[in-house]
Amino acid sequence: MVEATRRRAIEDVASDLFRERGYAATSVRDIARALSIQGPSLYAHVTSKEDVLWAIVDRAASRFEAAADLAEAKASAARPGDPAEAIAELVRAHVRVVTDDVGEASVFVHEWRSLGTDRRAAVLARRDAYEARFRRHIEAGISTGTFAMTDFAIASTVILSAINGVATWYDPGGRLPADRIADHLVDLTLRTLEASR
Amino acid sequence: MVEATRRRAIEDVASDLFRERGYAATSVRDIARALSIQGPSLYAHVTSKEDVLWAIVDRAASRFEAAADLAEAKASAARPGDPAEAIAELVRAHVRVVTDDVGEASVFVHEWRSLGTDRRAAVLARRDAYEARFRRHIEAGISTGTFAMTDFAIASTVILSAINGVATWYDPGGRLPADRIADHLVDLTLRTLEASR
DNA sequence: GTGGGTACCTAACGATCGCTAGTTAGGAGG
DNA sequence: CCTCCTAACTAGCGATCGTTAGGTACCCAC
Repeated sequence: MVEATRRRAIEDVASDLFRERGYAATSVRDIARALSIQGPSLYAHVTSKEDVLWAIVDRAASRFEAAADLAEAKASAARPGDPAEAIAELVRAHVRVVTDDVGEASVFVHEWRSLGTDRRAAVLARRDAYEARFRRHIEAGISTGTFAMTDFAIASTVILSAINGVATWYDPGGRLPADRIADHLVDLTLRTLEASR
Repeated sequence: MVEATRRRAIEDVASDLFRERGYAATSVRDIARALSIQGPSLYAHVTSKEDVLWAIVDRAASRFEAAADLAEAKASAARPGDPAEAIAELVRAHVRVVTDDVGEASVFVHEWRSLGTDRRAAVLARRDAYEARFRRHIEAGISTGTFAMTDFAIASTVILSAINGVATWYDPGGRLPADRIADHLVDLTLRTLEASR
């Protein structure tokens, strides 16, 4: 792993440690040890431990947002007004963001709770907005009859659980390549949603 | 909340705190404060902080196992050899265990990583065995043609993510009662699995 | 009334926490 | 040669961590 800056190298090892043990259970000295330096030396590059967490979470959030922007634009261009196409592209984009950097994505999904009040509220709002994109297309699909399920809220929450879960179980060295996993996730998601196939 | 023993009261408030902030971010004094006593006073009832976590995780694991035993027996009696019936009962049982005590279930799902090496390995083995019950019936359904999906491993993992996710988002004061949520989860799970409906 | 059990207290231990201060070494550019 | 930047160091601060020790008050059974 060759990073552009030392700061980025710190965030990368911190991502992995936060993912494995959690933010609270990872000490500043743990992060330093993974870089073969002393604990206090980190403070030449970062202003606080929470700042490192914030940088990771913020970057992950931005990646999810940018990927969703592209996905929605792509779906809208290919098959405008088709909720299944929009959901498919959103799911595919989500999986790609996760598989591109599991550590970062995993920290975004699980460790945002450890942020201070203001930052936690900010990232929660962005998370809600991100998830609302999925819910919007699911709702649209229901109203057009493309999708059919007995409860909109439960269905969207279950689907979001399932795709967020990828960050928990994805293994870069696993059996399937990332894009094949994305294919299966898209298939399973539409299976859950669609009225008929 | 009226507990039989003081020990149990400690575990109950610890469940809630571990769920909200995580094990590492919850101090012994936090648990004590929630019971309006001093931190060290807890040690008249427990031998260590990790012991409290273990008690919670162990009890939750036992509840999941017992519920799954009953579910499989019930499905086998009602419709023997029907994988859809077995999965439906397993999902229903899982949701019931979660909704009966969200704090405990949530700690079982998320905080087992904070256990020491031996206990972590033990609970992981029980978790694998529990999940294997679901995978077994899914696999049986595929071989009989009841279920149809492109990848068995991904499909089971996604479904397990979805039902484990209930422990994260379930709110006892929410819109739907627990058994209605279970109905929807069963519906969505079978939707994901079944070849035709 | 007295002995034992239950439930709690205060004081304090050693370890570790996040972080600050002050310093040193090496390399690049004027 | 001198300066500046980057990147690291050691020493140590105050706070908090999990935990132990020793003691007090109450309650119930004998």
